[in-house]
Amino acid sequence: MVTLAEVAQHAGVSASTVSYVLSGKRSISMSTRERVERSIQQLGYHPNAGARALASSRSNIIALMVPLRTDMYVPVMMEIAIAVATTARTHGYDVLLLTGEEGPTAVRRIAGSSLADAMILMDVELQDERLPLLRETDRAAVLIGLPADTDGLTCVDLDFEATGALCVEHLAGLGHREIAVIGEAAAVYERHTGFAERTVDGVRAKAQEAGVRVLHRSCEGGYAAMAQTLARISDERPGTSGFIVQNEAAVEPLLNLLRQQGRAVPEDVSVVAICPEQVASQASVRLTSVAIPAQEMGRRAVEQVVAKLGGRGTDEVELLAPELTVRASSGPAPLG
Amino acid sequence: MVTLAEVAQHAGVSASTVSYVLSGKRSISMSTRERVERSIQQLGYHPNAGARALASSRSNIIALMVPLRTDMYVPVMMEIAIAVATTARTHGYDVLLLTGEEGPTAVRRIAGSSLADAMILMDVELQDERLPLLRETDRAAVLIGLPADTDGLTCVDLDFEATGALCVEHLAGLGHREIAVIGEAAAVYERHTGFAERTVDGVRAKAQEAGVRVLHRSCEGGYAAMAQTLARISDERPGTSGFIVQNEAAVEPLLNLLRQQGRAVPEDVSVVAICPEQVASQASVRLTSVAIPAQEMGRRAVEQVVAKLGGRGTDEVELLAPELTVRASSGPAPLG
DNA sequence: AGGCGGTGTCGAAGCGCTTCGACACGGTTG
DNA sequence: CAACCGTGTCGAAGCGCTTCGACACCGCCT
Repeated sequence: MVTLAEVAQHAGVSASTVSYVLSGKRSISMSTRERVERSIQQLGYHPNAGARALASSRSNIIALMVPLRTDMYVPVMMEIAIAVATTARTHGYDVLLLTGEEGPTAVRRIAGSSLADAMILMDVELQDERLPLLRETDRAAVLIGLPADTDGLTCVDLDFEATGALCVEHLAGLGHREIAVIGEAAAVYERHTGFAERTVDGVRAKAQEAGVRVLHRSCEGGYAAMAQTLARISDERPGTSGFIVQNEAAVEPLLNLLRQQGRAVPEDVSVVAICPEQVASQASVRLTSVAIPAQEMGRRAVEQVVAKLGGRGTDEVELLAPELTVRASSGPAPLG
Repeated sequence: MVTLAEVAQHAGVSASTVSYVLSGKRSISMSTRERVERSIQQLGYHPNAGARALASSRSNIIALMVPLRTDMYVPVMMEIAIAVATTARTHGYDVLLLTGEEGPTAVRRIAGSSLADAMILMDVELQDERLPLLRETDRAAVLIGLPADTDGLTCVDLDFEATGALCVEHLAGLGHREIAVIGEAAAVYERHTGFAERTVDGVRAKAQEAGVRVLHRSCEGGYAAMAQTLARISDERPGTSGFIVQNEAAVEPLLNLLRQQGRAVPEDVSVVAICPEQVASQASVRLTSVAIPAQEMGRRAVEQVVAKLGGRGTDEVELLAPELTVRASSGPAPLG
């Protein structure tokens, strides 16, 4: 391995000069800068990460805690993770991948060992166990998701309330008077991950405003569960003509079952999904949907974290505005 | 931050003794060990990662390069990544997440900076650009996937040839004489990722042995593409009664289209999928399938890498044996 | 009793980098 | 012309840890 000292010798300058060329923290004359840079090239020098971290007490690493479970929102999580990794690189950071498995301990371990300069937490619950620890440390952190108490925390998330409202607005605008929300699995609500509840809140508020009736039912993924959920909805609210689906695993079953029942989409019933673009555009009926802006969320989280590390940080909640894309699954409500 | 020196002072021993307690590299008397451990607890000491890396020239970090594209095999990739992260932790390693974006440069950067002790590469192509660099460095590495030349490389992958053969064996055993393979998108074959080709090779070999005719067609995801592919197959081989699908995004479209055409599964046609368990068990017909053992692959890759770092390494290709699970989508071929 | 090996502990020397204060030099300024 | 300033460079002191060789001590053997 080539060291700083070797580069310095090769360029005929002192080690500190090389360091300053690299960091740009002091002005360096054009001539020596060029000489040093040439030496770096020629010798194929790469700064030793450990030494740098030790001396500067900054590792240039951002830790990303992803949920352990791979049962829901996998593509979204993956997309966020990848966006985080690539965005981090453009800011000179690498990303350390932590799974939820270790739980709160991981926060302590990472902060304690100075392994990472900052953390990004995904899959945040309303009462998240990691938050107390996070508040204790001086490490910069950003949450993707919204806990109950956001005090002193920086959060990035889709504005799920607005999302719910937007879906209702769209359906109401098309004349639908009875709407059903097919939500995530019951476990998601029990875990209090927040986003699901917030969506429903947004739906309810807007529905009241628009004079629309709403029924909300959770739904496990798969066909059997969907069939049951759908039956219950038909039972309780036979007049339902609009569906809002927030559950990737329920989308295709829903469309299939409606088809089997001879209810045409969008002529008889309209469906609006809250899901990644890909799911919406590849479904058997191209779905009118509000996309989950995974990339944007990952990108913004990193930018916030980098800003904080640069001292330009702000503790604030950033809610991304939802966008509804009209596709083939929604249309005017059938006449009376 | 608490330092080793502070722990030493608190416990009334020297710094080196504390270090030896931590590493276990020299014998320590029961009494001092306990005293030191108590001090560590009380002070909440965590070793500084940078200092440790510098002094020991080992970072206890494994770099994981995941593909940048999020268009295929996302759940599989995610599952592998998570398995890698959790398995790594049980061996005392953390995982650095690199995206394919940086390409071969990342290999150089990581090796040069001593940021990671080892690398695990996913999404390996037959002629992968990263391999020459990998062979140059002395860093331990394991590939998930199989390049054309595995010389001097350690690889872990599902045995896709055996997988293809297994599918044929199952269908042939049920009396199917004409089989169609619905493969990945054409781009996958062009990129020469290997696994797709190997599957087809396995299929062909077994088919010849079993006296079965095989037609192989690539297929983009989605309904339109599937409809087209299916039409071509019906055209060229109207007698086809068995399908092998190796494309997550094609599974549901295929089942739907068959249904629309009035061809019952499994009475009229049988379908065998090569896909993650979850997809197979949640599809609209529970699919007979060969699972992609994502977790196992991630786990084995880490174990290999750790073995290498421990000097017990072997350069060898480890192919995991496929397992076929019979579910509801395959049955006896229709008579005549 | 003297010597020997084993065990447990310590001191000191780095690992490769950053960063602070010092300083030399040439160009301004009063 | 002297005092002054800004610019560019250097030396040295660590950052917190690992690890090597040294050494003190104990019990054992002869």
